[in-house]
Amino acid sequence: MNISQHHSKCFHCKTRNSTEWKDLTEEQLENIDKYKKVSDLQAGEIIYHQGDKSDGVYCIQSGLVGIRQMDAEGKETLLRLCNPGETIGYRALLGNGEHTHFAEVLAPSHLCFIDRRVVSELLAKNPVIGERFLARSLKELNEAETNFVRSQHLNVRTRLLHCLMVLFEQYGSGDERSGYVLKIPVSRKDLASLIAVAPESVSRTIHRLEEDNLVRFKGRNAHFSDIDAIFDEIGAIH
Amino acid sequence: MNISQHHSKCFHCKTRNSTEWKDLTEEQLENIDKYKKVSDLQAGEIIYHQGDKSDGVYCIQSGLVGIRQMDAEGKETLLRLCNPGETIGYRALLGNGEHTHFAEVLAPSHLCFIDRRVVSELLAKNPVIGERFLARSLKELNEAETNFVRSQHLNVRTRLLHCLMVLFEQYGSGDERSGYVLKIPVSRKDLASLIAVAPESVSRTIHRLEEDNLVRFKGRNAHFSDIDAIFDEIGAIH
DNA sequence: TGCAAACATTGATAGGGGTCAAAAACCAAA
DNA sequence: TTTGGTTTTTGACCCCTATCAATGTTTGCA
Repeated sequence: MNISQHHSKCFHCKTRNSTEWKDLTEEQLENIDKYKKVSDLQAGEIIYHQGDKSDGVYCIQSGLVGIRQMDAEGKETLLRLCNPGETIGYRALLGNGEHTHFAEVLAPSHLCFIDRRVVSELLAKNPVIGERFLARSLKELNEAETNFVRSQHLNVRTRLLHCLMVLFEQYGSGDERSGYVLKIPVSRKDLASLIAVAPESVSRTIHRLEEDNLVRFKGRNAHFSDIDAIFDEIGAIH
Repeated sequence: MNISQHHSKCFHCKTRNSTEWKDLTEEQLENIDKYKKVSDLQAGEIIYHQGDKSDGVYCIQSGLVGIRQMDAEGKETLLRLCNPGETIGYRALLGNGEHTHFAEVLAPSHLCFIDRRVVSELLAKNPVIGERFLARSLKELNEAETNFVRSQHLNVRTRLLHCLMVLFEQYGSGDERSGYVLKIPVSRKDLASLIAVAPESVSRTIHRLEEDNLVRFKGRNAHFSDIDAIFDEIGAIH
């Protein structure tokens, strides 16, 4: 983990208005600047480990981070992807203190670490910060439960399509004319882990989706030939 | 839903010290008393529906409540059981306003409804209440995710044993001498729904657990003949 | 007490998806 | 371009669990 020397100001951060910190005063932001540690991580590096005690939070300036959880048998599940603007590690800090999952860099990322003491101070001064994290937690809870319920009743094909559409919202591009394209941000193995199935099942399902002319895959690129048919199949409205 | 006439005071509520409201002053408790609506519900009654707008929270004074979620296809999953002392419906109230699941009474229950305006007022006056609900939300999030990860990698037998042990913590009784006994608080169908499998699979698994002399079932009663062997099998420490 | 309806168990069957192993494709570095 | 390692795909196999159907059992109510 390289600690970057240059101190880019939070005030000028691209993600500034979409984070839990957007209500901070300029003065409070400068206080973060003063103590934060900027780091520059490569894919594969671990930001914090499951079971570690929390000593602060990490704000993602750029890049991509995966949140994974390991069960008693040592098997891992990729629970979610975190994008620029998101603050991670807040749950352990505001909760019981121990990380219940671990965070791994999936694409080269710039992170800002904010010490627990700075966070506490801000929480005390600015109650709206706590509210923001409460809202965030409630949103994640809804997503986790909906995801759980879905994974019970839907087969691999539907879950994969659903997952691709969710990824498309975040990482997709194109329009009706030029066609809809998604650069899948993760490996096949992680794509499988996201929907909690074996990688081989994802491969086979992809094969069938191509046969059905629903999606055309080329490595990590997915081209949706008939996106309406997809939304139709997963029972969602485009 | 019968609105009970008698006004039992929150101050004397048995669950008072184990709730998110335990930090309220006597005066604030009286304010709740003044506006709360006590109700007396039978098994099967719905407290709030999925999709409804939230207009307050419900504090469980006695009884048992199940939180269920329905997916797009109309299939239901029982996400959790709620016991006396728990406040339900807080997520919609503090979040986006709509219930993402529904609450059903599973055993005759006394509930206290607290209007959203009263809650808002208390939250404003007493910031620790917000913190309590944040902590609650984070705890539920951990449980939901752990449950999700577990359901991926474990078979029905292990999940059922695990579920029984979790229920035992809450509803079990007995000791090493007299034997460990659990009065399962829900139907077979709901037990199946809790671990997200078909009811028939639960029946068959129960049959095998009896063959293996691990558990002896009699209706909703479960007698754990060899609880150490159970903990051993699910890989937990007693 | 007896009947009907709900609940639970058992049986037979089939298919989805996991697992293991091998082949193929991809990638990065020399 | 070659080489070696990793990722992905394909194939073969079969187990676990869902489903459907039938039988048993409990519950609640008249």
